[in-house]
Amino acid sequence: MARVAWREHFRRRSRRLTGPRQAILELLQLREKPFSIKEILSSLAGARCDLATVYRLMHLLEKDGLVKRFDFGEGAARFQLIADGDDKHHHHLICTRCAEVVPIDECFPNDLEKQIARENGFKSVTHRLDFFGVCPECQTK
Amino acid sequence: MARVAWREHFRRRSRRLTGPRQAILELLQLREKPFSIKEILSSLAGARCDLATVYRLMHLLEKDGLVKRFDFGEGAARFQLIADGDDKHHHHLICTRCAEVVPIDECFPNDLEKQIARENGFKSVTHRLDFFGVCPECQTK
DNA sequence: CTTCTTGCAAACACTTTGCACGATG
DNA sequence: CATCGTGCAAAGTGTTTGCAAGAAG
Repeated sequence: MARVAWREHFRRRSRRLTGPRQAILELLQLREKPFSIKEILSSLAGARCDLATVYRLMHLLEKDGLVKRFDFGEGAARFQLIADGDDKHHHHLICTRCAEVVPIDECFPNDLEKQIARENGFKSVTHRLDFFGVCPECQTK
Repeated sequence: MARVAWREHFRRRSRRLTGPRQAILELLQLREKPFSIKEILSSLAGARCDLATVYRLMHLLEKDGLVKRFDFGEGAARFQLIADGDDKHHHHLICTRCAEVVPIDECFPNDLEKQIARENGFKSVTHRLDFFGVCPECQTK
């Protein structure tokens, strides 16, 4: 998501573009991997703001569809700016050492999912699929 | 896991078979779906025990391989007694209304997982795959 | 009688919320 | 200048831990 996109988005919804919000959004667009709240806070060197502000902004952005929430089972949520036009379903390969996240295009076969739903009488079936392993960099340490 | 199995297991490891432990284990073997700590506690009508005791027992059982921990993204863990000889990898179809859990044999294609690992230089790659939907019973409500 | 377990309460981590002050549009 | 956003502190979950009293083997 380009800078213009969220500026425009904020303007349209008459959300105020404050210091903390700009700093956080600019931080988020620096990197494609999902940030934890702690990471956001500690990367906000100059423009420090309150923990509650980050949580509140993440809720807002999630509601507005600008950010996607992840739960990799770390006990804390992660958030990632949704790239322009990237609203398609995909999965992640997560490094269990450094939490690096690689987007993965491969997906669980759709017809198999449909079959699973049918066989068990379930409706509106979706899935959650994540891969965990050790990234190249962490292998050398 | 039959009653005998965990009794035997406890004896072998010289773990004490106390009131709370028996009550919880008997509860766990009543139902195949994973219990949350709260569910365990509230189902222990007669033999009420402390929250900490349940947490401690779950840790112990998990370490001993008698119980499997699940995280369905509800913000609280769930635990299920591992059935006799059921230590094989499988997935779950979870009802988002009532948390019913159906074990699923279908799995993400192994060669595809290997390929994903290779292409990204990751080692020791595993995956987490869960399906979410509305079970037949909840559809009628 | 020794060691393991329990209950209780306090501590923890992550997240949410109430409120008055301050900033934005 | 009306409204929205922020910091601060307190409260809310789920989970863990220290400790002294109690129970199992």
